[in-house]
Amino acid sequence: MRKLPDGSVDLVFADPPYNLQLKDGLTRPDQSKVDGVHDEWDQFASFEAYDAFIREWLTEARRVLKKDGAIWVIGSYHNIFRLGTAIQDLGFWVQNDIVWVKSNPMPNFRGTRFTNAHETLIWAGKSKASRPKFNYHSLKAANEDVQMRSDWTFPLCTGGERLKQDGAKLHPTQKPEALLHRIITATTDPGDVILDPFFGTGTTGAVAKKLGRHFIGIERDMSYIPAAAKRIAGISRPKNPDMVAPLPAPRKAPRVGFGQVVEAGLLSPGTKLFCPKRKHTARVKADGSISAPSIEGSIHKVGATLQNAPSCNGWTFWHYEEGKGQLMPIDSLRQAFRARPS
Amino acid sequence: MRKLPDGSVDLVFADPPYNLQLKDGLTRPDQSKVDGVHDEWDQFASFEAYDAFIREWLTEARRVLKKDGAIWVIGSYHNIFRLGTAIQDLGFWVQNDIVWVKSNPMPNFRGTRFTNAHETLIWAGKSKASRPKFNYHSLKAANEDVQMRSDWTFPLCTGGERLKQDGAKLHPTQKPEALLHRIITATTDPGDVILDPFFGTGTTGAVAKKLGRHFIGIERDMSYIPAAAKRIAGISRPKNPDMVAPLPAPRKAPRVGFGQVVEAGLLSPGTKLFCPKRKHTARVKADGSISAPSIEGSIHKVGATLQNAPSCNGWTFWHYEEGKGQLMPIDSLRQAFRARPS
DNA sequence: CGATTCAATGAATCCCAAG
DNA sequence: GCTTGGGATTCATTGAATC
Repeated sequence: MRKLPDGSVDLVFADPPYNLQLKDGLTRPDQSKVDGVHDEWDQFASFEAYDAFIREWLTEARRVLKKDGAIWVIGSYHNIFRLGTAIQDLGFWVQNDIVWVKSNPMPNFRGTRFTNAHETLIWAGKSKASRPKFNYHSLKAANEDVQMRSDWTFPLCTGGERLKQDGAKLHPTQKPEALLHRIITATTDPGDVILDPFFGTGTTGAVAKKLGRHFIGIERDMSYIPAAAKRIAGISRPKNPDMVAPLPAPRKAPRVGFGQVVEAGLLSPGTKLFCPKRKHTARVKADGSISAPSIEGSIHKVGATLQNAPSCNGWTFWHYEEGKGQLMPIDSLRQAFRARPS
Repeated sequence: MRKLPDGSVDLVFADPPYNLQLKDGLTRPDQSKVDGVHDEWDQFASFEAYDAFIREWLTEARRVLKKDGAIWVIGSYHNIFRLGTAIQDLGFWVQNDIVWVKSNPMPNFRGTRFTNAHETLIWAGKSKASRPKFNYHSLKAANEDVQMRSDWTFPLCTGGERLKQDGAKLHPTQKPEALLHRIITATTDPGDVILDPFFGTGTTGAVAKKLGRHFIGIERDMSYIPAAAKRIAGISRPKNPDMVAPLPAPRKAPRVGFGQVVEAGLLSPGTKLFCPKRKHTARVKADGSISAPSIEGSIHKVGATLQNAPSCNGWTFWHYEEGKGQLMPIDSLRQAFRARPS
């Protein structure tokens, strides 16, 4: 990066080591081992060592950026706060933080935390005075004519897109092309120069080439370079430079948990629930579980147990009493929850 | 906060000033003015001044926490990186970062950025060694029996929940009660002490009282205090303590040894046990150990050895044959043992 | 060939009560 | 404090294997 001249780059995308700190192995409940990140490049002695590392390359990245250039970085809670603080301290100006919501994250196997289901990106201009490119109307058109938001949902990089070597994944943290696609179409124009100082398997180069942008990739681990070069050679430049394929916005009907209905105040803790024939009863608990005389648990589990059935749809099984003593299924509250102002 | 003794608080929830830096007013496309945050308490001269401010109260917060206590902070990209870095530097241990995805965020009026549609929370234990409370089973039961993830969707605090004074909102950043409801049910027990050093309109106190937790609120702006006090006075404590108790984890149930099951006559010595696929077999011994062709020992050790696994839950691994030749896990006998009249 | 079941796997700071 | 060992713990997706 030191060889690049000042003010020569339109965009930097950086996916640096995350500084993960789980020392021992992790096993799934079925005793299989998780093939996680255990590479030397992800090891740092301390927060201070990590901070020194990121401030060094961030300073260089800022130097090579054009006046209106911008940077994207990605990370998890292990490193994103260090990255964001350094970006602010070095004079970059944050435009947005963006959340990549993973549609298929790895669960938390030990039941000790929330499923780690997102990563965070930071988009920042070179300085407070810079006006980074932002293709507002492309994004809006690609998003059902509503503004693109700061939460993006994408699946992990799997299947044919994932580079393999002898059947095993080549790189532990290959990013999905869809993520780079949105970043590049949102904040660059065709012909722009994109620098990736942690090139890895070359996802940035592959998507940049596909979208008619130039790229510069830097990678210190020689073992990734042949695969990245081969991958990019297999991609053809766009035939029509004007074509910018908009990304369809994935919007599934969100699953609503009974806990959300309780949290929202649509049903108070202690409220009595009935099965359709009033044979079984239970009470709503504040944590979103329900409590029957002999068993506690989710609306589904308790319903199944009381009926001695393998499964039960608690939404239609359980009812609450309306003013006149009439029973209403709690599913009507779920519908009310979905219909609330949004 | 300085008056509180060391190690006296179970949970800290902090919604500090965000250090917003929009100097001039913001107007909507229809020329109406946005009533944003322009309070004196949100003005800081520099990042250094803001860092000094947060490190001061975070240090105090850490002091008053119990050994297994935890902290939640909430912020946006203006301040969350500073908060996260300070939290890590001061010796807290991050458990998760959580994204509050807003179902109805304010749009970006100028079309220069992505709609700022989320805020970030950090959940951290007092130290690496602390084991913060986490009501895993409550959360799972409330979420359609799947793990609660790190992305939470809630609407903004609006309507009747929003405190007003002379028709105008009393506080610029009042948080929704549903957000606090999830935080408190997830990471505290009834009777716990929750400290909020930026009490504002008292959302933390209102939800804590409703859920049977104690709270301490600190607020330096006297103008919020009467409204917060009135709000909390209008809330009644839970009538039935069971309704606000978390769902008990299986490991809270009294520990039962396999030997007790044998002693109680629920399984006779000599009975043959099978793994789920009948590949491995063992026999029950009178002393509560089991005997496989090549190894003897506890139900767990023998199961682990036969599977060549580091560990094994013998209660769910081993099965006995019912009348019709159907396999039943020996865990059902443990449940029967626990349920017997005593 | 379609339906069903099984197996694999992904940036992960992943246990805790008893002695 | 420490060590010991019982026993609790997983979601969405893909692709192969089996029926």
